[in-house]
Amino acid sequence: MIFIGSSGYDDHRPQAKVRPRRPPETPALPSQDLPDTLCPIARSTSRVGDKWSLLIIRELFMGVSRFQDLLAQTGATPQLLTARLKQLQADGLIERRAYSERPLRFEYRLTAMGLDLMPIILAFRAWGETWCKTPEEGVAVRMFHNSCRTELELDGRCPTCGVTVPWTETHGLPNPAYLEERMQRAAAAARSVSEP
Amino acid sequence: MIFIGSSGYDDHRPQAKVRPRRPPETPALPSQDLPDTLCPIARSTSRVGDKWSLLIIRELFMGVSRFQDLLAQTGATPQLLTARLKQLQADGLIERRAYSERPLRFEYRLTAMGLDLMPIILAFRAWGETWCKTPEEGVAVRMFHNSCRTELELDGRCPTCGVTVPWTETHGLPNPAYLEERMQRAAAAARSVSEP
DNA sequence: ATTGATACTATGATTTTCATAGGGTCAAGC
DNA sequence: GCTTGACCCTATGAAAATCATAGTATCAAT
Repeated sequence: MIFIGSSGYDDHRPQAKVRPRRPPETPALPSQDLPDTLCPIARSTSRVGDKWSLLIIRELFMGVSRFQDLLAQTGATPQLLTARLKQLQADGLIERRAYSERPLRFEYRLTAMGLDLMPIILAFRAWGETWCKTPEEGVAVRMFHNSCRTELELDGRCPTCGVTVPWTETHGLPNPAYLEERMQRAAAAARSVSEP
Repeated sequence: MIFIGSSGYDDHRPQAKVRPRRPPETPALPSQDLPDTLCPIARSTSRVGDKWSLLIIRELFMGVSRFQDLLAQTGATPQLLTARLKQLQADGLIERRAYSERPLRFEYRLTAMGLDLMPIILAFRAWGETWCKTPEEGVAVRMFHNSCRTELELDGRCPTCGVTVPWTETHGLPNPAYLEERMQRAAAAARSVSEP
């Protein structure tokens, strides 16, 4: 499992055995119209202002990019996940790529527009850690400044360097309990497929 | 109209003519359970991870605090607004206060927990301004560093001071077109009440 | 007695989401 | 070639949320 940070978006999983030769299938959905307002918050929340999209984006940032894995880790239903992925793709936030030609298999990855959602995810993280946690639960993913290895504050400040560190210069380390929770979810999903 | 920033949360509107003597009515809804995960993003989006809650919170930050005004500026239906306000109150994000006793009138204000949502709102703002705008539309609300009066970058950095400025040390100045749009919405809502 | 402002509630239609089940394709193993 | 399993979804009908529209209740001011 890969976690938040610039290096965290590299893919360590085995790549396609056969390299793609034709361009990936692109259903070309029309991008939904933006709301009729100049407010940037109304516009952005019309794109990603719902729980499922945000959870999907969280997973994509964590390096989870396949349909079954997104299902397991978000808890969404297949139709919901399909619909959201199509919409996110139509809006230009993610792209759907074949990572294998035979058999044909797809993965979803954040585009530049999607990667730029990281501050939103981090803002939700900071608020959730501050207001939705007991102290003994601990931080789900600890984040560190790449250059000095100091653990960052929830607002992204480095106590050593005294500056707000861009997320591309950070790396994350998951809490063992959180890692365990995620593995449980993956295992449960795998079980429910094999034994209905 | 008041805008984002520390001073922006002061209320310049005429205050209650009669000061409240009994404590405000508090319906005491049960706060919805948090999802069964350590993930702070899942927890926070279960509280405020929907378009309507985010738009309501945006308005509260802009100093809009009354039911009819929230209706007009968010475009929500009355039931939806009622439901969201009750939930936000039950979750401790806002409080419902009588600003007048006779007639009994209420307003909604952000608590400390709610005020701490500002980074989320600002992250949506930055993304929306970057990815959901044409250059000629311009920024809806320009933000400035209180101490040096410099206009801030979308990520909150002050070009003069070279630091990321906490939002409590900023003030906002709305784009005239955006101001006009908001006044239009308020006027349209007032019209639809008087002449059905 | 009427008008207007404020803060909602009611109702029935429409849309979205949910739980559960199933379908289609291909690789690998026997 | 037949089965098993992995992967990526699609189908269906029930339940819940949301929508547009209309209406209620209280009180002040006129």
